[in-house]
Amino acid sequence: MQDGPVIAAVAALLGDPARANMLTALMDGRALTVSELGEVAGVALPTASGHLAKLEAAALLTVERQGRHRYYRLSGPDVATVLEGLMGLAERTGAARARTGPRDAALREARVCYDHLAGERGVLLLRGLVARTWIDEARPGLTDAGRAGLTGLGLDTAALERGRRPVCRCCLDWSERRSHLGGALGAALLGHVLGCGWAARGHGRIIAFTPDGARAFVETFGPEG
Amino acid sequence: MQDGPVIAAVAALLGDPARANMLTALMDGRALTVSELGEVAGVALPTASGHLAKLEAAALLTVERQGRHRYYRLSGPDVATVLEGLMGLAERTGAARARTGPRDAALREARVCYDHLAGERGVLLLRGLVARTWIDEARPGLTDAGRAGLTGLGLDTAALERGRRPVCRCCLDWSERRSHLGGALGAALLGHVLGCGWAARGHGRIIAFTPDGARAFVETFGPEG
DNA sequence: AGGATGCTTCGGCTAGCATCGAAGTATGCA
DNA sequence: TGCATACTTCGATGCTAGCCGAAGCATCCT
Repeated sequence: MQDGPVIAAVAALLGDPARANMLTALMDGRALTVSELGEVAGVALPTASGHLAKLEAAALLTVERQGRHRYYRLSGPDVATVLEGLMGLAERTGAARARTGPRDAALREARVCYDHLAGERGVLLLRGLVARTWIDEARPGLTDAGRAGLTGLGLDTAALERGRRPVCRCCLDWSERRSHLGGALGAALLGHVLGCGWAARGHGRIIAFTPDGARAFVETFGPEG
Repeated sequence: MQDGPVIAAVAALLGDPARANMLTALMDGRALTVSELGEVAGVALPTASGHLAKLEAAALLTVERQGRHRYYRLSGPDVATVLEGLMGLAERTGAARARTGPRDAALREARVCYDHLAGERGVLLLRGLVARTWIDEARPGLTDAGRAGLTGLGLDTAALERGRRPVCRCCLDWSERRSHLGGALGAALLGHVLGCGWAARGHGRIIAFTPDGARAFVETFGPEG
């Protein structure tokens, strides 16, 4: 017949309120877990899991496994475009908006992710190293400038690059919804931060920076100078 | 909550195969009747009627009543845009295409619509008069050039413009899916065509042009010269 | 190793909706 | 006026799919 049924299959996926809630929650490009998406959609976890599996099978979402979490994000900007178009069509009848709530502030600021720094500081770290061209985000690895800078801080870059473990690994951050620095370098730099006394491990996964430590951290690794 | 449900309502409308077939059939901007849309969707007439009522209520379609027909068309280009976007997303899985079949050739070429010319010739007539600036399509009515030209053909334009009936009326053509010329002028010109012997009424609504008549018709009213 | 967390799979329940036949309304044709 | 066509409304049917609880797997933490 026509191509009606093929677009109907996609549209039907967007036509369920729970799935639509999930997709709109992902429209800012962040990645969310199954539980979180289930919450924003107002459905139980098994239901959310089923919905997300369908959306992934239709290539509307991509998934990144991260430990026991599964982070879903929109598979591309064209998905968001269609969603915006639908919102435009829907405005011919009515619309509404709202925002979500707060979370644990300390965890969001800095915490440990496996063995490296996560949260606001972790994201800042990755951005800073990229801005200083110490590492290359596109093809992850140290640059010459990076080797020099890190050696100046007392790190053994040769040992880092000899190991089996990837030096740089971008790791999705659950609070910032951006990548932070993982891999061997991430672990080494967390050790550096703790070793310099800039921060200490707090309750649970929390990393508590001292005021001086935060200042030094930004000066050393932050995007600015 | 979020605006998920509002987009879900629209998407759910596009998510039914029958409705999606109808919408894709309308994507070229033509207008189709309930019966025809039911046929392309593969559903019975009551089903089609219900679907179209929903699509109209959601402002995705607009309807034009014309006698006992109801012509549905997309309510705007943004609807087509979203549909195309959905087709794009659907291509990540698979797609298909096809075209519809033929119809009665004579009826499509020329027929009477109420009291004026319809079909291929009728559409050509409207386009020709507009191209010759005899009439103004935007604000329907005769121009000075039109009065002169029509008077030269022996028509009483003053009488036309005195009557209660609108002189120019754009009438949707079911075979060409474009407007043809209706109104008092349309009726008068059909009379002219028949009076000149360019064509004669055939079986049913058919208007049968003679070869010479067709040539004269195009020379007199066609877009060229 | 044991317990906790995150997620998936399975089974059964339920609601919503697409579908069509039959009857009713409106319009056009003779 | 009577018949045919185009469409709508009504009522009944049947199927699909969303939904959750319970159980099972995987991963992380201690």
